Amino acid sequence: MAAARTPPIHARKSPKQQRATQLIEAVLEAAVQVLMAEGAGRFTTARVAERAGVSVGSLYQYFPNKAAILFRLQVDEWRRTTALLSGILQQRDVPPPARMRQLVHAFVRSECEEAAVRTALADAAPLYRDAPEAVAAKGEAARIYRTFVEEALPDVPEAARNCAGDLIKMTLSQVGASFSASPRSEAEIVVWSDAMADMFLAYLSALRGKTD
Amino acid sequence: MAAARTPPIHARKSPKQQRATQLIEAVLEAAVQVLMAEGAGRFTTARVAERAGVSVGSLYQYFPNKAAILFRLQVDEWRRTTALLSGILQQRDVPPPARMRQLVHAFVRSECEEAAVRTALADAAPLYRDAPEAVAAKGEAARIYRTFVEEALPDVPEAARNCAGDLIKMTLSQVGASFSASPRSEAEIVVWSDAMADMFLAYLSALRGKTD
DNA sequence: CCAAAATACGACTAATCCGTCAGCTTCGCC
DNA sequence: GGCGAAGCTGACGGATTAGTCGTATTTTGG
Repeated sequence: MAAARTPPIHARKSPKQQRATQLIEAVLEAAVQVLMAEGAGRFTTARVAERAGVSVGSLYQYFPNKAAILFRLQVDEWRRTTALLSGILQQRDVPPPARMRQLVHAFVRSECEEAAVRTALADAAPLYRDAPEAVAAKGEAARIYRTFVEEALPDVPEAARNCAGDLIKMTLSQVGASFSASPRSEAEIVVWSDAMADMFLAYLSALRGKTD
Repeated sequence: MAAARTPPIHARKSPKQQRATQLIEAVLEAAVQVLMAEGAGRFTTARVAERAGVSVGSLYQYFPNKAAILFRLQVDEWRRTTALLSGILQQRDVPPPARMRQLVHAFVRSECEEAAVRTALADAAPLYRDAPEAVAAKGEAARIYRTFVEEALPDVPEAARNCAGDLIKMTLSQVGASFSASPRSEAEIVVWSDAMADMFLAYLSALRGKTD
């Protein structure tokens, strides 16, 4: 039987000593810096190692390959975003329109940070698309938006609600991601986020009309 | 004075004979095939040349570098899309909601074809972002959506209208582009396109209310 | 039919990059 | 102090790629 040719995704070795843990932290931080300073196309293990003040060999002791570094960054970002959005969603005392606005702002901001990673990871995407972390993250995100829509439109059939939630999620995700491609000012982000929130709210209002 | 270090964008040599013209056509067609079959990460001049039944040397006689091939593909796609959308926009006899739906469908379909090129070109993007063809294409697209909004909301102030038009353009552009990342069925594209059209129409209706 | 221009070819260079490995250093513990 | 385990190093192999250039071939105009 031929051995599986699938490149490993997870760490090949777990750190036992503190310096190893610090090394991993340094690598992850350096990876972010390289992505922002040099761009996805110049993201190389050598550059990351140099910026982290570490040798490539050390890097490869804890990450099986280059893509694994990027995937780790993405998973971390997913977790942060999910926690952030969950928090906003649970503020029941804030009226839905305001919460929608907060949700959009938070998401756009998160996506701005994540977009570079996503681009760099694009080639390896098929490998990571089905990783448990990816599936979990996508599920969580979908759940958050569907929950929001459910609260706003309790009388609308579930299928229609879910479709609306997914559309909002996808729109936010894609538009947000594009914001980091060409850098935007803080003011611009606010304007766009508000416009998007208005659009979503108008869409939900329209859906509320027909309870078919 | 140091010579400009900017890599050239346009053809270094124009074809004088028919066989040269055919070669260029073959290269462009092969480029599309390579992008679709192998993905952006494996788009190389050697592969394109091989698929075109041509040598790399010949390829480089008419394209100054790899990115120029991609840029040419993108410009061609922009032109086709603009023509398509202009045609839909001018069908004054079709009521706005139906036209909106057609517009969205056409755009999503176009973006699906373009997304691979855009990804492959991502690294060279800064070089091509300000090329006259790119500026013209962006301007045309913005004009089309703003025109549509103008017809739908003649009484709304221009600034608000333009903002809405730009939001619709950006949403379409980004969501459409993402559709090619993970392949979608024809039915799925229709469902999403309709949902987006509904969302845009709801947004425009909501804007019609306030004529501030 | 021939010479010059245009075109086509593909081996080759220089650069880049991922990932490995044999040897050296540091740490934890007795 | 010393010994084994964990950690670290960086030169190097193997592979890929963008783009060049000297040479061969085809077309064109006269």
